[in-house]
Amino acid sequence: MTVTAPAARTPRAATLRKQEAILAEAERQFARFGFEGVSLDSIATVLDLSRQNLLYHWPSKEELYRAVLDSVMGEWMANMNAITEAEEPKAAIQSYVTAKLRFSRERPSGNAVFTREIMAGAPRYQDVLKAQVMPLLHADVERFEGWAAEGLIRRVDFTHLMFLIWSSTQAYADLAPQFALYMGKPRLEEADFEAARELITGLVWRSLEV
Amino acid sequence: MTVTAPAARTPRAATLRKQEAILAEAERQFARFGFEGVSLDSIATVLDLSRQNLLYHWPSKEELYRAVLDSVMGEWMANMNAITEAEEPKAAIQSYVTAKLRFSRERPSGNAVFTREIMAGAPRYQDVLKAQVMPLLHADVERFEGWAAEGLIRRVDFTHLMFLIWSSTQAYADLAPQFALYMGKPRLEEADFEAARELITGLVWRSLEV
DNA sequence: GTCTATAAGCAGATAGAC
DNA sequence: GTCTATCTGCTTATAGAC
Repeated sequence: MTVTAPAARTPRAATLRKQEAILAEAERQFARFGFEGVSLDSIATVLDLSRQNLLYHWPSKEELYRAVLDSVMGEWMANMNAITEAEEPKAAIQSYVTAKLRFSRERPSGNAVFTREIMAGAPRYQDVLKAQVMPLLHADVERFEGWAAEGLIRRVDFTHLMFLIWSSTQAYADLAPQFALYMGKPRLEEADFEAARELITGLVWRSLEV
Repeated sequence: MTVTAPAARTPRAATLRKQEAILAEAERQFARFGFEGVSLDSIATVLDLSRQNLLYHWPSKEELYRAVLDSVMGEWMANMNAITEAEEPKAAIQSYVTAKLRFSRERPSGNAVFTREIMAGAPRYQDVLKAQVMPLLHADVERFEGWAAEGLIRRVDFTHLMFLIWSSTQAYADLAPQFALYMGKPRLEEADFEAARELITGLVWRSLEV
């Protein structure tokens, strides 16, 4: 046993920071142009690196792409327990919509990478979606069904209701530039997200109120 | 003046059919992989053509792409007058949501090409969006404002309401494979679109009812 | 209108020096 | 860990024969 620096096993802080910088830039570019539309060179150039350097940290472009998706998925899942953990339906709607919109505001690129992957037919992430997101959706729908059985809310098609909440909130990440364009401003501001939050929660709750 | 066949000026029916076939396949592929993710070869191969043949009909890949967007935009605009033409708000909501969902069902690829272009920051179509879609949105919002002033509906933020209707209906084109996956079926069926129509119209109308 | 040939460049990935 | 060099293949586009 030697005491040589175990660089390969426990990367130094500088290496980790670098890998995070690469992941962040990759996320930004994959969000706009998709897997096929991004080259390793275009990512490396922005960070003043060579594309060979990127391939030192990840074995292939596809592995880097999956690492980006893993990173986004981790944060997303951590925020999506609002409904099953809520005590009553109104609070569930409010904190769920708020959490989704916050994610759209704080990590729009992460959201867009997912949307693009799904639009392509999820060729590189379908297994994870099926294993992790699907059970979450079903748990949320059952929670609503329970509340409806208790007479706390009207019964509607809760699966499609979840689809509406998903699509209307994530639009404030994916379609934000278009929304800003139509509102005549360079980008969406805090007040716009607040207006969206109020409209969506109000709309959904009104449809569930008995 | 000769009587020679003016092939270059008035293409024969066979040529038109061919160009339409190219546009249709291009739309399908641009929808899944975006502008950068599609090669002329991959389009030509499916149609048993050479990529040089594609470049005979359009001067460049970008011109072909814009031709696809123009084609989609034409059909989309023709369907989006439901609100300004309606006599009263409930009918406006119903026919608008129905038209949007019908478009998602009948031309999902066309919808997705647009979504991808917007997600990329609309680098090749922003001028058209600004000139054609923006006035339509403003006209719709003003129509709602008028009805609100007459006391026919509650006043909400109608711009964000339009964003919600757009995003929730177009999700049934762009995210259809994911929705189908979560519902455990190979693809969405007529009944799913009908359920979506009922949920969305019900939800929106309930939020506007006085 | 369709073909072959070819230009000119960029892609991801690997090998090996340091 | 980072560098140069290189392989292999694919990209858009053009030129010119038929």
